[in-house]
Amino acid sequence: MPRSEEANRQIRDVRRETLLQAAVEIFGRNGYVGTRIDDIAALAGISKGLVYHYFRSKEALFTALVEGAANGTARLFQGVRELPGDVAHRLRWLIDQEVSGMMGAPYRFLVILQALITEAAPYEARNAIVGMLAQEEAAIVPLLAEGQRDDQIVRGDPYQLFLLLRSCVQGMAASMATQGLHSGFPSAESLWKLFVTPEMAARGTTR
Amino acid sequence: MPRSEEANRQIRDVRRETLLQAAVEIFGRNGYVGTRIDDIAALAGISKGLVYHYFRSKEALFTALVEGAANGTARLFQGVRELPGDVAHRLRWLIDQEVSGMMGAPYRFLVILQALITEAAPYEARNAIVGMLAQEEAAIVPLLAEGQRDDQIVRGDPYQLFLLLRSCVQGMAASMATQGLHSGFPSAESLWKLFVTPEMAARGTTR
Amino acid sequence: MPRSEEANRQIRDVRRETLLQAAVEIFGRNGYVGTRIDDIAALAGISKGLVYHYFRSKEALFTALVEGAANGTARLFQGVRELPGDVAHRLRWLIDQEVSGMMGAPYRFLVILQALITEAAPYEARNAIVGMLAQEEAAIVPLLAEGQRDDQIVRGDPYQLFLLLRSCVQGMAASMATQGLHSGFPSAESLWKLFVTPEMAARGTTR
Amino acid sequence: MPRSEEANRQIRDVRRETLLQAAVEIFGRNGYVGTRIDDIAALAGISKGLVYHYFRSKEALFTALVEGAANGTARLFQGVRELPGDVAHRLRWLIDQEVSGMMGAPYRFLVILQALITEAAPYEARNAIVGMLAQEEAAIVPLLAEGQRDDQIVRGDPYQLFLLLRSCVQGMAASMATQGLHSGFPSAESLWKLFVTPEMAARGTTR
DNA sequence: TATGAATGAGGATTCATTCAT
DNA sequence: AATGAATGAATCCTCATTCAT
Repeated sequence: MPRSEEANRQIRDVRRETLLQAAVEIFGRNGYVGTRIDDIAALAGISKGLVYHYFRSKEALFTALVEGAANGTARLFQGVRELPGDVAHRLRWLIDQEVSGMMGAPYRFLVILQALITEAAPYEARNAIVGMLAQEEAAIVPLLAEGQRDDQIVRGDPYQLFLLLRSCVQGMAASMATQGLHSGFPSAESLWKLFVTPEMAARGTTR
Repeated sequence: MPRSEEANRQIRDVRRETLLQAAVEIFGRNGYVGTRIDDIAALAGISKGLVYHYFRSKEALFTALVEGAANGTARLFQGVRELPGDVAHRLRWLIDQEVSGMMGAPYRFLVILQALITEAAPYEARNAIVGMLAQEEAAIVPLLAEGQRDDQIVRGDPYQLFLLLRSCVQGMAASMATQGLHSGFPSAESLWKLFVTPEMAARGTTR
Repeated sequence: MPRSEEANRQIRDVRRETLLQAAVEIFGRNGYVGTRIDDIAALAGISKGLVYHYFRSKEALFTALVEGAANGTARLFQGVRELPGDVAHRLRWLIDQEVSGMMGAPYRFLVILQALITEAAPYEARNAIVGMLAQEEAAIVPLLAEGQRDDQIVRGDPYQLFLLLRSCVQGMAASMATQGLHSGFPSAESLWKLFVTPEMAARGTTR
Repeated sequence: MPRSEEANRQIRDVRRETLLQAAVEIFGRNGYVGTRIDDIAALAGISKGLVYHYFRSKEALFTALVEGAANGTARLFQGVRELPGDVAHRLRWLIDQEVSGMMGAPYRFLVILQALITEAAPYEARNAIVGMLAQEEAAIVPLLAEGQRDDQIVRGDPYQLFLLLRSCVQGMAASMATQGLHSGFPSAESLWKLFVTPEMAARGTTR
């Protein structure tokens, strides 16, 4: 009966997704150690025991979550490499993606931050983040350097600029997750303007 | 014959300080929930039981820690208000203080971030941070606005700029605590340059 | 496939009852503070952790226990109000019930005594006892007064007589739980005879 | 320097007595396990460490306390044996002594009850109580039997009467310690009247 | 596949007791 | 003799994980 099996897999996939959704929020709010499997199950609307049908352990669930988030973010860095156009445009696209990403799924960023910050989090999860950060560096540092050659990006050591950019993004995600999104929240544009030369900034909102 | 009152106070003060030192590091690395009192005691070189002579509970210890850190940071914002000189100078002073602060005591910033991010952290501690952040806002937003009137600070909504600045600082602290201080770490100057006009930046390193 | 809702309720009810049974005995023997949850669990044949599925805390378990015992006893006082017949008969019924109660479940009385005597016991538990004692007073004092008008009860201040009666019952319960039930243990009749007039006593054992 | 030694012993004795006074109250209120050495020390106005100069351990302190109380009470039973006069008089004296004793030092009785009831209390202490109770029995049962021969004591099995009498006294002590001494508290006379024949009771207050 | 009862290792906290001064 | 800092064993409670149904 292939149909029933197919249907089962469907259910499985949906459940798994629901579970991950619930997990991001709870892990994001309470951190790895502070999160109880019960709470995730409750938010996902399933029983505690069922969680273990989908993930071997709390650690595995968290790791899967973080790896997913890391991969999703890493895709952006791949994207910015392949994007046509000048540096200012491409940087703008990246920042737009990141800011709209954190607005749509603030807890995803928070989980990444949690995994990064807390040594109590599973090693594999932290590792995934570190890998993603390496990809970020590999994509952004050259981009900034290229932009400086074209006078599109402000002067300064490109690696330092990269760290400042990343710090801003992480900090914004923390703010958003903590205080929520409110009127004065920095726009992607205002962040972008910090890193481009006045001429570029004057060109106005690109998109 | 009992120890003199003075001797006891000495012991208590030293121990308490040692304990707090140990606690910042452990809490900073592992988060509130992920920290075991035993680990703090071990790092402080005392027995687990003795911790409770000095702090009523894990929660009280964490809160005392965070309140201390918050007060310490808040003092900077008071300082920047009272500082003479133009806005660019005063902003530079603040950033210098913050960056050297995070280099000297990276875990202090990490603990603040932990308290801010994790709902599992004690309410009082999170509250202390929120209060400190409010003071920060009250000090920085007007400062930036004033600087814009003098063309010392880049254009844009001052509140948004403030959030970007704070985000950078928090993100830098997270980076430092996570990856440690390394050669390419952004200098205070490079952060400062993002927020001042090219003319100010060209004036060079102030200090 | 999960256990049926009904089956689960069954399990829960049985376990809860077993747990309470074990708890009366251990709390009765060792007092509130002197009791270890482990011991109750062991006597109930379950794991320590499971106790907390059924009661939020040691305090809650003790309180539930005491409230149950208090309610059970209070029902007697309601019963004696509604009982038909003359005062001597009704008093005899009450004493019979109390004595047979303490013979059937000596630890129940002991727990009540423990809760009453020890300030270290939970406030709520002590409160339940106090309420029960108030009901006792409201039922017994008028009964004795009425009996005195009919020359069925010995002379003297009815409130004092009531306290003496209660003291006897409590003391007997303590004796029984402590030294166990032995041949010379006072019968309900002998207690009753102390409080009725010689004429009533001569009428012999009523029941 | 014999004077100084003498003075020291004086201090020692006074302290020891103060400590015992404090201990009765705290142990009486909170039971053996529920009592903290700190609390006793605080009430006695000395440091926790000093307690151990006077008593080897919590157990030793409690045991000394209980033995003292048991001996004090046992002396009454010796006294009632040696007392001249008829049974009704002698019983009245005993009850007077016990009631005034519990009014003067309610916690002493409570401690005895605690030691008797709680298996968590030290074996030696419980043993002292058991010995005292045996002395009580040896003194009172024959007394009651003799009184019955003279028609001074109500009929019934003397051992049962003895247990009832003891229960009353214990119960009264519990009431007093719990609810305090109040207007309606049973007098020694009203307790006594329960056990003597109407003729004796009519003879009025003997004292 | 789904449930929740059950287990037990782990961590916070208390407190009797020791000991340097 | 007197103090209170210090220790660690003991106990409450939580929660990841297992498993019978």
